[in-house]
Amino acid sequence: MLEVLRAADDHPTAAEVYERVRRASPRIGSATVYRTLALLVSTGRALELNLGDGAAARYDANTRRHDHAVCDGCGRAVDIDHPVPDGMMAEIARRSGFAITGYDLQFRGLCPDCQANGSDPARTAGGTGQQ
Amino acid sequence: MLEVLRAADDHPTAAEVYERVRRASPRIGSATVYRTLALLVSTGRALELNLGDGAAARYDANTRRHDHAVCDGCGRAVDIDHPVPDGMMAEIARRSGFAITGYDLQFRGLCPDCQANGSDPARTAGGTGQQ
DNA sequence: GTGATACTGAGAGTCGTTCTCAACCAGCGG
DNA sequence: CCGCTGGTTGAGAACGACTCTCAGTATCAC
Repeated sequence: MLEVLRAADDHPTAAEVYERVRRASPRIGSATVYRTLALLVSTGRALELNLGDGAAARYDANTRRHDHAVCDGCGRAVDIDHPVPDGMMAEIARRSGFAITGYDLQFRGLCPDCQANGSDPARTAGGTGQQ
Repeated sequence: MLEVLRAADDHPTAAEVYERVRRASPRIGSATVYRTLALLVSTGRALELNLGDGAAARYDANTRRHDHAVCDGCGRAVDIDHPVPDGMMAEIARRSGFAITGYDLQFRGLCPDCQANGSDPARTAGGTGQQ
């Protein structure tokens, strides 16, 4: 299962992980996939992503701290490795009074492919908003 | 409905909005609430928030660009008004090739209340991870 | 009043996820 | 080899959030 996740260069949803794992062991059930995914996440060997489009959670075997850019056209998510400056975190902690332990950051826009193929976001026109 | 949202200083879920609206007009149905919420979001008079905890979407009548800090203890979300520097956006756009139109940023940690009341995250221990 | 149109509420349906429970399996003592 | 125990599994039911469908109702022009 972790192998399936490691082999995936995209960010598969639980359903996609289920489908891929089923190719290797067809008798597996979805409950086991969700259980194992939860286990991997809780032991820190995978990351659960909520890419803010209200859709299913995605999973990522890249456990280093990183963010994502999500394409409004095709829904693809690519990794972004560019941390928020510490100074900004400290400033926000100071202003809000929160003890900040982490953050989730997703950029949205159009991936190079969708920019090339004319810019009509065919998929989930609208998206989550919050912009 | 927009009044209910404007009166809310928290960030209510659709179910909470439904409940509050129902106090004013008890015969309203949930479909109408979801429809109206979607309308408000699509006309830019409200913001839909996915706070990444896998739970229901939240709504916010504050339509200015802003981010949120979510408490791992009580689930409360407070507004943060501290934009990501333009330089960082440009750098990420350049590196990823994306035409970036916006971003969603949520900080997580413990709010001042939960820091005071001992720091056992009673609620959704675990959270979304991605950190 | 009549018909066209738009909106509404109730409830069914869908989707992603979690729960429940019987079946199964490995390990162990006899 | 047999039965027991405790953990894991898969199937399917259950759940919560959300969307769809459809009949009923309101609104309007005529």
